[in-house]
Amino acid sequence: MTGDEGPGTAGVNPHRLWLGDPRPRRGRRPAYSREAITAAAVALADAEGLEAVTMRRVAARVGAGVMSLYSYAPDKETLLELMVDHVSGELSPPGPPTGDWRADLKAVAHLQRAHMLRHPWLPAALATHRTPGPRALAFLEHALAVLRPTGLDGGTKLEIFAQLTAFVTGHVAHEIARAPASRSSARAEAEARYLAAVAADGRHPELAEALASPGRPLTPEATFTRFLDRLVDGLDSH
Amino acid sequence: MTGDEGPGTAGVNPHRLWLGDPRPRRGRRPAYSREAITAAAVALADAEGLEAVTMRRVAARVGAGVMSLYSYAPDKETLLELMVDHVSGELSPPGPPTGDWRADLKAVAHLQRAHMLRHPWLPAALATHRTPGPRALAFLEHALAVLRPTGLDGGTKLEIFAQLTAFVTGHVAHEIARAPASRSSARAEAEARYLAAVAADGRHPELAEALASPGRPLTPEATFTRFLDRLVDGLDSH
DNA sequence: CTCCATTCCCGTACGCTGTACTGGAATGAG
DNA sequence: CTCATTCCAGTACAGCGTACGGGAATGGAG
Repeated sequence: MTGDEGPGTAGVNPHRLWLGDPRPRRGRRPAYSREAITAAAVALADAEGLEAVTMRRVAARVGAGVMSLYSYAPDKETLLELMVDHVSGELSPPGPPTGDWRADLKAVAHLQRAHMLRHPWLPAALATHRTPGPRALAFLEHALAVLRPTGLDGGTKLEIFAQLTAFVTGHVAHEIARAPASRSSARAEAEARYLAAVAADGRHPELAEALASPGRPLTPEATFTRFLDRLVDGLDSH
Repeated sequence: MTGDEGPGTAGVNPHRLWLGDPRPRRGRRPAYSREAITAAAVALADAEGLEAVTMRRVAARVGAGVMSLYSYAPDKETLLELMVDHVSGELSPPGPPTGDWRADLKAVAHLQRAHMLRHPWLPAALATHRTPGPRALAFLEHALAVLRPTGLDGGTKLEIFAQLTAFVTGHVAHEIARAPASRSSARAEAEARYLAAVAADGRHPELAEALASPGRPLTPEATFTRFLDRLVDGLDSH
């Protein structure tokens, strides 16, 4: 898994994608690399969002012709898959499990949250299911190690990880949507006015009261921690 | 909120969308309705998925010209918003809260899950944030009523509902991805073989063991209930 | 009734997308 | 050198969302 495989990976089977392909012995040498193309696509998504990732713009960033990309990934869907796995490399666990699996699992979730906040396009990209690449599998390996002390069977451990990831994804998607950067103040104001108007129409007494008693606002981080703790502390080992 | 508003709603402010617009007194009478167009789009999404919902195909289903749709919704993004709210109408609460708010809240989540399974495009459509329309607000009103016995402040109640929805959305997205209908057996087989190959490479001992001890497989419903119970039972009404 | 401002319908057109096709350039083996 | 192999990328096409604008319908005013 050097991440530097050249073309020739445009096979039908997407899973063959992750299994190394020995470089052919003859013919022209590749001018680019899957790694470089993926990195360019990630940079584009980080800077301008997922919808800015078009084959043309990625190619331009790499300095290649548009159609050349198709030698490195059979289609755009696969390029997205490569992007997800590429950034998964940043998810390096802080160290071996401590034995306190609840604390470790919470740390895993916090890592995932920070990771998704760093790449705000990730929740959307993960919305459609993708098979985990090598780097994502490395992180899964860590999560499973964390869960070892629970003594749970393999299916349950995998399920816990999937649920935890789904939870984090959902939370971060929501958090991003509420983030100031993604909301022009004009829009936020308009929405507030809309909700106030609905609350004032008399047919939504609960909403009116909820909006009237906001309580002290928590940071997204605090909210995340609170719900995460609930979820993890509720898991029992056996 | 009759859902039968005619054209003329193409204002800049999307929130004005939900506030009724009195029919103009002069001029040609609308030939279609926002409701009919939305229903056609929903039917299309139900039958062939979100990516089948194009302006052209929706127009064809309604029997209208493509550009006519833009008299009823300013753009496709708004049409999606209308679709989400349209199906939210199916989320009618089974009755007033019983007073057992934990049980009621779990029922709310189960309703949401069934709803999303009925419209598998919903998780993807909800991935980008949307402001709740009248039907979604009616359901929110119910959820807030359910939470009344907790005595929590409004902000927390809203947060709980958002988190619960995020949790359900994440779970269902995952569930749908794993569903047989969305996975050709060939693909599922290929993925299984890929994972087995990775597990056999010696560098993923935890994964290898997890795959070797699957445990008894649970239905998605059972898994959902288990995690939901953890989450809800962990909430305190302080 | 006629006249006309108003309102809506929708054909045409444009720029953008993902990608199939294909011919040409580079490479290493025999 | 010759040639099969491999990769690069220009051209082209169908399909997308939607801006524009002319024509058709409508109801109030005279």
